[in-house]
Order: sequence, then C-alpha cells, then structure tokens
Amino acid sequence: MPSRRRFKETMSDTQLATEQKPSTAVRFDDFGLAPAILQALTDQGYIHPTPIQAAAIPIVLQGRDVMGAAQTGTGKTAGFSLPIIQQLLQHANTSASPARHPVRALILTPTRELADQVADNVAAYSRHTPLRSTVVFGGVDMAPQTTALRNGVEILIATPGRLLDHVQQKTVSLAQTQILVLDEADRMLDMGFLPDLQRIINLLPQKRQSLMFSATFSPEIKKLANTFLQNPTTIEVARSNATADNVTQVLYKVDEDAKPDAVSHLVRSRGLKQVIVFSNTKIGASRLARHLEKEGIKASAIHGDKSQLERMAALDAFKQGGIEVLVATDVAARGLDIAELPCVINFDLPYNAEDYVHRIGRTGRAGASGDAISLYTDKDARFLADIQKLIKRTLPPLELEGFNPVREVERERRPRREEGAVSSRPARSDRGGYGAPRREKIDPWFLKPYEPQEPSDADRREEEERAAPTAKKPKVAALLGGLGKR
DNA sequence: AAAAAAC
Repeated sequence: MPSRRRFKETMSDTQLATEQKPSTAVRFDDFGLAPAILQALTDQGYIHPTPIQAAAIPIVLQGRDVMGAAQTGTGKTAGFSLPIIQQLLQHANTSASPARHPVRALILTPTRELADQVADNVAAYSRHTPLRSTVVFGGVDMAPQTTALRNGVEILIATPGRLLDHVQQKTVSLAQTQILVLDEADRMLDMGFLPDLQRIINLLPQKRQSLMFSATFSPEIKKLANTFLQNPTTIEVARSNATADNVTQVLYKVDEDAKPDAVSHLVRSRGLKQVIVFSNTKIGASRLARHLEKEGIKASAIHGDKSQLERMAALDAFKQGGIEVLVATDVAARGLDIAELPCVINFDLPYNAEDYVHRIGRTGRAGASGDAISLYTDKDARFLADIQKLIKRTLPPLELEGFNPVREVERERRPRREEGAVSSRPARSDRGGYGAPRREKIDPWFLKPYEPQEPSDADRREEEERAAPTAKKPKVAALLGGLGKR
C-alpha cells in the first residue's frame, strides 16, 4: 500500500498517537504553496501543519484521490482547502467556457452549520487570491445565493439538497468541476444523502479529483469510496473510533428526573462558561435550555426544528460568549469547530455509540485538554455497553459529588426528624445557599406533555412534524448496491 | 427509541 508508506515518511509514530499536535519538523512553507496562501496562513498565525495537513497537502497537490479518516479538530479543513486553492491557482481554467467563473471545486457537507464554517475557512485561506468562493445551504433565502452563483465562484461549499435545488434552477453548473470533496461522508450516509450524492456526482465530469473524509471506515463508506474514488491514497491520522487521550471522560449516575438539575449543578459547581450539552431529542434540548434559563444560566438550544436564523444566532452568541450553555441535538455533534471548548456534557447518552465519540470530540480540540461528562441512568445500560466496546475502555458510573436532588435529601432527613432532632436552621424552602434552589418536590417538567408557552415558528414546526412524521428513508446498503460500478 | 437535509 503506497499510501501508507507515503504517510509514514512524513509522520512519526508519536505524531500518529498525539493526533492533533502540530508537527514542529514540517512548516507550511515546505509545500511550495503560493505566497498568497502563505500570507493568509501567516495572518492567522499558522506556521506548522497538523499531521493530517502534513500528510494530505502533498498528496492532494499531486492530484491524487484521497480517502481520509479524520475527525474534525484535526485541521482537516485546511488539509484539503489549502492544496485545492493551490491547484486552482496553478492550473488556470483552460476550457473555452462562456462562464467566466465556473465552479471548479465543490465541497459538500452534511449540515448547514458545517458548510458555513468550511466556507469561512476557505474564504480566509483564499483572501489574497483572485479566487471566489461562496456557500449555499437550505433554510435561508435562495436569492442572495443565486446572485452570488450568477456572479461566478470557483469554489462552492454546499449541503446537497440546496445545491440540487440550484442545479434545477440552472443557477449553477457543475460541468467543469475538477475537484470534489465529501466532508463527513459517514454522516452524509447516516442522513440518507446517498441518492442526492449520486445525483450530484453524475453532474460532474468523469475526469476529476475526488477527496472523501470520514470519521469511520464502515463497509458502507468503503463501498462508497470504491464507487467514486480512483486509486485513492488512504490517510489515517488516528485509529478510527479512538477517543482523544487528552479528554477526561466521566459518567455520573443520576435519577432520570434529576438530570436537568444535575446539569445546572455541574455548570455552577464547575463554573462552566462554555459548554455544549447534548440531548437526544429536539424537544428535550428546548426544554433543558428553558430550564437552565429559569435558573439564571445563559443558555440556548440549537436543533433542526429551529429556524436557520435561530440556529445561526445561537451558535454565534455561544461563540461570542453571550451564551454559556448551548443545548444541542446531534446537529452539533460533528464538524462544529468552536475553539478550545473545555467541556461537553451528555444530558442523554447517545443511542448510537459512534455519536458518543463525535460528541466528546467537541472538546479537547487542537491538543488542549477537555472534560466529557455524561449523565447515566439505569435505562442507559445497553448504550453504555456499546460505547465501552467501541472506545475500548470502561467508564464506571460515579456519584455526582455535592449534588443533592431533593428526593435524596428527604430520604436522609426523615429519620433524624423522627428521632426528635430540633433544627435551628430555617426551613429548607427558606434556605439560600449554593447550587440550585431547593424545592420541596421534584418537578419532572420534562417528563410531562409538552406545552409551549409562546409557540414560535420553530415550536409550531416541532408539533407539526410529530403529528405527521416523515417517511422512512431507504436502507443505505440497498442504495449502495444499486450504485453498480465496482 | 432520534436526528439531520430542498422547496
């Protein structure tokens, strides 16, 4: 396997293990990148490439197809963006196209937020070049996107659905696209994007360079790679499904109905100022965010039933520090790059063990240390077993130190009262003190039927979706079988 | 069991 050898030439085994640490031996100026690109890197203070960048940049520059196994936080985006920009600068568009700016590189991502973020990076890396880039995704007005496409872009970043919409409207042509990137390909398969991907790939020239990145190497991913990569070089930066060793993982055993208070307790007792809390459901995320806000913690929810405007506002507020707690569904589990997130909390253990790896991958970015805290209840035993198997280590459920859900307090206090102990302390309800306000009775609000206070657009859509669930998506394996060509 | 993505 020449790919493997090539990688080992540049990377030492220790760098393989530490994954995100920049290599001190290699510098960005070693790759022969254009001065305009190096200037952009200098602007951002980047001197040394991360291992995946050091491995990917020379291979992409050679024009080879790449199958990359890498999670976000490894510097993957720059790993493909920089050599793509270099390629586009180097090889002028020789075709006699009427369009002055045909799309020459197409980058597809599974979520809108990720598309937006990749676009920001590409714009930053190409700002000193004449190359133009833009991003298109759903949930927002099409008109500005159409204008940008009509004006012409060399690099287009997109989510599949909206891109196909633009193709149908004939606002974009992919007939001259030389480079295709599938970012988070495993996620795209999970989300049922395979038919859309196939449609898009059919619009591209046969002769092109294709790059595919995936956090995992499932059989489906391998099959997808076989169908549209040609003699790819494999780049593997970390063992897939490995969790970074700079992330401390803890599991706290909590009663189901004490989970929201456990989150407030964790946020307060640890003084967390930047934390993502993952919920398995959209409604659960909205409710938890409201609960935290009631407790005076600046929180906001982000999930697929929020309008795109709300999603972007929440993410932006979180990045600016206006929001301390971002309560998210798995829309934020992958791809989002929020600098040096010190902590993530799993309000629910994810149903899918791989999602656990992706979620906790939001912390401990770029070599920094991080905490991954998960709340564990009795019904999570099976999910935990799957997770432990995948990450190849055990996570013993611990007691949450200093957290006294009301029910526990009552159980402990009763015998003392029967013994006739007279307390000089004020009644519990009047006591102030650290942490969540003590209540007489637990209010399992999040187990009750959902009653939106002021139904927003997003809330209304939530209810509609529950009333009329969307049709089941076809099995990925079956669709892959239909791809043929092997 | 859920979530995500085009109108």
